[in-house]
Amino acid sequence: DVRSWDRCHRFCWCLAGTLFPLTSTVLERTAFVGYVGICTLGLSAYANSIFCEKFHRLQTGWRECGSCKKSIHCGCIVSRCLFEYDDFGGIECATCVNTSQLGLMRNTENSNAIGSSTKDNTNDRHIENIDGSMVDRAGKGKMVQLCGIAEARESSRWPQSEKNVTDSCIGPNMQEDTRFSNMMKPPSHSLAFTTPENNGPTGVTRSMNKSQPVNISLGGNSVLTSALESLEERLEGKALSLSMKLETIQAVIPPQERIARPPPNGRGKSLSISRYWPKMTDHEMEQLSERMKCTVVPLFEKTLSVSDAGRIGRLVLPKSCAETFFPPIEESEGLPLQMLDVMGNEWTFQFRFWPNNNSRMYVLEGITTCMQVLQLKAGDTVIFSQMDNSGSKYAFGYRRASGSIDMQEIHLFAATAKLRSGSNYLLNWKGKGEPFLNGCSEHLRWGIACLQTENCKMLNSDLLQRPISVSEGMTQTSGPMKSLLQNGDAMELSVTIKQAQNLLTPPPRVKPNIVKVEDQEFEEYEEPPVIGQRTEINVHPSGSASEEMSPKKLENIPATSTKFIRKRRTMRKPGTSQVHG
DNA sequence: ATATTGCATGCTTAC
DNA sequence: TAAGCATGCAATATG
Repeated sequence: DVRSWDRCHRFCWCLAGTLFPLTSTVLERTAFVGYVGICTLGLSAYANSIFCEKFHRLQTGWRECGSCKKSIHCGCIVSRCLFEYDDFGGIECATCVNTSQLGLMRNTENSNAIGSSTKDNTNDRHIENIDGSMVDRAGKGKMVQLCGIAEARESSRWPQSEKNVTDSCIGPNMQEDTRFSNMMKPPSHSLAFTTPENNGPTGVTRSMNKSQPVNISLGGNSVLTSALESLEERLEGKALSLSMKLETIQAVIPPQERIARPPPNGRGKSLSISRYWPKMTDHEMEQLSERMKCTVVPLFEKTLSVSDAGRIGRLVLPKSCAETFFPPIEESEGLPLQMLDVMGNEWTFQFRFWPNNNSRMYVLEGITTCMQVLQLKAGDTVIFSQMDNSGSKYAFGYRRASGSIDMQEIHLFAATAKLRSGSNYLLNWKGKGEPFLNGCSEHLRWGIACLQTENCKMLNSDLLQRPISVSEGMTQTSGPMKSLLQNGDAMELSVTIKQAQNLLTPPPRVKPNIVKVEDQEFEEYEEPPVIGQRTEINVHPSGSASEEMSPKKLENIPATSTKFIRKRRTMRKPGTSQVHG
């Protein structure tokens, strides 16, 4: 339907302009798949194989490259980067165009036309936000070098006013708006909706391209084009597994093109290492932007090494990222960078480098206090972002290392809790003081509310990064759990898992079944435990340490069981240990 | 004695 | 194979 169409194109545009971080969430929501015209909305369209058939394949689409005779789909915006219009009618695939243009590029490689795209943004690299969109200032007027040859080419052809409209309409906001709809009505010469009857000003297209060899780097686009064509071949007539989608897109759109920030002064390498790509969901981005009260553009992320997180207080920055996103520095001493963390604290780090093997090694110094305050550890990931307001230029967030609970787990837990109990059990936090745990349906409501409402603004905080996981609390015995909840007012919960376990009690007035597993007796309950009353669960009367339930013992519990079990409280011989319920 | 700084070394990984 | 980067380590600073 038209809605799908617009959405599809909206995200195509977003992807094409790298105005939007390419995240799995985006992919899952929009299910935009490659550039072959397979677009799905909420996966359903793709799953039903309706999108392409409906909008692309049999309508205006397939034409032949004038050079190699390859079939190229020309019916939609997503295929724009796959071909060029020929001066004398017909089309030419991007590969052939590139081949011919590379020669031109070589002849003009010192020209300003090319240099402008690779160097001019050295001192003008701010990301500008217009109505939620993220646009590289350097790209304005020259258009960011992103997804496609056609994107940049076409942009370069557009009148400035049209480009501005486009810029202002592209953004992460997924809601439909009239401006977007208007934007999606392409200019008459746009490739996006061209039909065989409406080929656009082909003469203009090609002649301009030949006289002005485009202000983008063709090398990357050649690769891109090849990837697209390869992708097209792969996808033609068959489904693409969901797991492939993200990888495919990421392979197709190199990060440096998503960001469109070549290293200043020609130093360094392009940012081609995917592990530094900021991996934030759009939701996280929205949250971050909300909290920062401005649009935040993720630049890169770095997983903290032992050295980074150590007491030495310096964080090694990926060279390509440092050179691409941070201000150029000539002296080893570098310069101070002011950054805001997600709590709004302002930090000043020294951004500098060391000479290293005729190269440079970039570091952020003076991070010790910050690391301590935020309790960042090796394995955690710091995400550096750029803020669009002029005051504090950079911001950084962080993501805890694996082992922490995430949104999915919370959802899963909430759903499980709901399934397992007519009434729901979750932590119920009230007031600023010591939280008390209470078994009631508010728990689930709180959890869901926390996920979906204002309370969710602190999702990046330690509470949800390292909260007490109920399953964790029931199976582990040691290690302090310290969660910092900041929901308006800071509230710190510091309990051990054992203490948490002590807050569990079986449902009242319920008689458990006694199950024996390897000579251990367990109480089996149909209902989940009540949280909030102290019990002696898991604590041996003698005070001996608990032991974890062995995998073997767990195996004996039916996997499909939705019952709740705990070790039966019986007196044991000294020296023997108990297992967890 | 301990902390900090600046560079070197060697492993890992992208090309 | 070379660049990147995690980390080691010696030199220097500080308490």
